[in-house]
Amino acid sequence: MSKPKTGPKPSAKREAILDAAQIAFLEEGYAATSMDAVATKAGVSKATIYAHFDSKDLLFAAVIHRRCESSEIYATPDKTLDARATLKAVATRLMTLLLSPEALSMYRVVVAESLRQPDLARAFYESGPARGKIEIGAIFSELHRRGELAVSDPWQAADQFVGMLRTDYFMRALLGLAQKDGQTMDGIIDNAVETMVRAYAPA
Amino acid sequence: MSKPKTGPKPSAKREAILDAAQIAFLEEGYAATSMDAVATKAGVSKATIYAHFDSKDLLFAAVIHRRCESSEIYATPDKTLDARATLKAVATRLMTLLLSPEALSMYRVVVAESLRQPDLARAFYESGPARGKIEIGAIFSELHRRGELAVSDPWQAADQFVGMLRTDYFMRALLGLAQKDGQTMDGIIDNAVETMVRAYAPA
DNA sequence: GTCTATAAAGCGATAGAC
DNA sequence: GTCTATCGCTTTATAGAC
Repeated sequence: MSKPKTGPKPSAKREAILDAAQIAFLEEGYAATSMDAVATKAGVSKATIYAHFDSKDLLFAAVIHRRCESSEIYATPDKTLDARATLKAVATRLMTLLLSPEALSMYRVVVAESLRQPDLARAFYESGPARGKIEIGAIFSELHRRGELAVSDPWQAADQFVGMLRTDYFMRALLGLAQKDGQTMDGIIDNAVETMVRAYAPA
Repeated sequence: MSKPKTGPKPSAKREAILDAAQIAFLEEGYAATSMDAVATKAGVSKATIYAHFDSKDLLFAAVIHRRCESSEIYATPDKTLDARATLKAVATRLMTLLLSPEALSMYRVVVAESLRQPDLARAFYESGPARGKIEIGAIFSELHRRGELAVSDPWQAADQFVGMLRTDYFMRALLGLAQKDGQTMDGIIDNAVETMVRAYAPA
């Protein structure tokens, strides 16, 4: 009784199609990606794609869902660190992830298609922003329990903290614009950490 | 010598085309909008569109640029208000703007096309996020001058403040997901204002 | 400038052989 | 399952009359 997994069986060609489709969809967008292009990139014929996926929509959905499922966890923070160091560590991990080319591409294409494919928007939200909020909320909860911060609502604090990381710097990266001189990831993180620590200092 | 404006002359049909194209592009996205659809909505023939705009790309660019130029100013805040009330007022204006259907659509389509049309991404950034940051930075600068807040870098503070407004609530709206019960615009604003006031309280 | 009509190309999807 | 070949449709863009 050892079923390794549910869902469609893994197949070399199927994986090649998904890999090629992922690159194409994330780089070019949904509409600008043709099934011919995916077939060529994957080294298969177009008919083979349709043997595995009933339509372009469903191929796109399979790509997005696969990526959502494989999204990494932010990992539990080192419990020996104080509030500042803990927040800095988690912020560095989060910002590095958010600013990665793959995450930015994913964000662009999912946002663009969100109204036409609501279930993909939901899957993206749950595996990305919602998950991050929960994990970072747990960290604030722990810092509160330790008495290092006084946060009445840890998830609201997480929301604020993440928001202060996703600002101008993120917007410029998302839009493909160069960063301003003097703006660095570390600087943004330090400022956000400092603001949180000051605002939620215990009385 | 009274030139009313530079650029292409205003024409009834031209404006009708731009209006129809704006609705279509913002609602359906760039690729999903056909020139036939724009022609029908505008009540003109497709050839007339091409008489005014050389290509679909340029029509799209004209739509985006027109909207960027007409983007409203957030207005100067009432100088008799204290820090909390000032920040609350400006946050309410900003969040209402950001969450409007037109602004969300604009954000979706520009982000989606940003890599393929870098000049549009730039125009959007300058007229939207950059402008907001400057105006809100000026408000923090004024609050600092008045001694109500101690902000060493007003534009960095503006960045943080805006970031705390554009969080989970904004993301859900952007993705077309329903809002969580209990999450309200006013609540988010109050929390953001409180966090800023606490973090930047004068010593 | 504005129209009707059409060109030329690309698209998603399928038929049928193997 | 996988291929080649092709269907049927939509697309952007243009030609030519008025």
